[in-house]
Amino acid sequence: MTKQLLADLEWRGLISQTTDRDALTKDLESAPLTFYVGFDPTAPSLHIGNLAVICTMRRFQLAGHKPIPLVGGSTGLVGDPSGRNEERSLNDESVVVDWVNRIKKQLEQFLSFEGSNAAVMANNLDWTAPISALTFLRDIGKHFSVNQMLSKDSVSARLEGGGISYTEFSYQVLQALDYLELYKLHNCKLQMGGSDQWGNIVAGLDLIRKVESGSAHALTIPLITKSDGTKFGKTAGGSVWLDPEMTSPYAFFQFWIGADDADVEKLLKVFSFKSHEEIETLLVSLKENPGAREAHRALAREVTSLVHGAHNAQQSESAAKALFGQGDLSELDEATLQSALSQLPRTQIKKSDSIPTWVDLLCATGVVDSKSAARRIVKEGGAYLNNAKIAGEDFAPTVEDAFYGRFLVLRKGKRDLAAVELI
RNA sequence: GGCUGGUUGCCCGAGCGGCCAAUGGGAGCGGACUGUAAAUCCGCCGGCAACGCCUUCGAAGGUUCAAAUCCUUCACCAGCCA
Repeated sequence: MTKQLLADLEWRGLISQTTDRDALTKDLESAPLTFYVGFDPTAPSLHIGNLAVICTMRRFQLAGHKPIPLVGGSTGLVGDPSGRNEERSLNDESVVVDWVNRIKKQLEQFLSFEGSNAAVMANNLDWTAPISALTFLRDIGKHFSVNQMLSKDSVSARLEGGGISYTEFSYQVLQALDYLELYKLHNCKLQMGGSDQWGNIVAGLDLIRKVESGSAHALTIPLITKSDGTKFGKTAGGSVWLDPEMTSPYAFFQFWIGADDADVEKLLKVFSFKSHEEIETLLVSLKENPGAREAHRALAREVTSLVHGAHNAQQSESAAKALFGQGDLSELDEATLQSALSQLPRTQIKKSDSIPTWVDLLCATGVVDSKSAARRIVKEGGAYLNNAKIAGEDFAPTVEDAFYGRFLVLRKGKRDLAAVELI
């Protein structure tokens, strides 16, 4: 397995750039290699944009190498200019600390912290915070040429655009310092990241060469793109987060189920840990019997399990199966219905109160932003109660409509479901 | 510091005193087709107690029967000059 690691990545389309490929291959094949990937806390949760590189880390660990997931406790305070045409607004320190902890926890579930190649969690604040400004300028800054720093894509793009603050300009130095520290501390010899990180990673290699006369590697993976050119990982509701509070396992599962056919091959290769043969089989099915959606299902099942656990994946899948299409909700037993509905956006109303109109109910579940929007749905013929189209704006369900006297299933359009529970 | 141009709905971008909740495009949403896909076509796309009412066109004031449109001040952005 170790031997074919890079070949496997290549097959999966996961290699964008590397430093000396032969040297890297040799190091990977001769012994377990310690490598690191950094994640800056720019939000309270990682999102599926981060998942590709997380999966790649996992592949390396499965192949016997030792991962260091690094959370950017310090770099998160500064802000990476890469890929941005505007200065970031600085986040409050306490907020960043909170985010660091959350992200640490998320990263932990993807890697093994046991065994000979146990992962080691790192936080760059540990070595950055103690450095004084003067030490930083004399010991670290001295190794950087401003000319070179200016030529980095992330910086030059900003010079032509809205400009860049000294703070963000310094980002690459901090990241370079991280690589140097991990090189010294853990003999870390490979840094991976998204393709936009190439410049920052290379800055680290230079620093290692200058300070330690050492050599290390860089590997970047391509940005995941969609075939239609829109951004991967965004839905109407915004980003698809890994935190189940921010994106429910059900919504997460649905995200993969709803993937464009044209993207499924790429997604399977990037996110699935199945063998090449299994993936090929799924792709054949996709081509020959697209309506069955086997590849979509396998993808959704696997990635949801990876992120939210097998149980939640199972729940999401049966919820989808129960609620979608084939349709007679009344055939579901109470327990199945209840667990399916628990995955959906929902609202509760008291049995003693009279039941509001469909419009008000939908609004209460948060599926639409305003009553006008809900009314519009009704007018356009996209409003359903228990899978049956409803008549007019004034329509209000009755207690008799509720399954087992407690559940109403609202649907907006083809696939946007919500639940109402009478309590 | 001086001059000039700009700031419009989720984004881009028209409008330059009434016919403006504001043209057009994108995104998004609903419908038809299909497979919880794509493409295509049709429709919608500020809010509400809804044939009416309310709140929007950087901010605050002002002129007017009437302002996104005119005037004043302020803030920010861009270009030119110093």
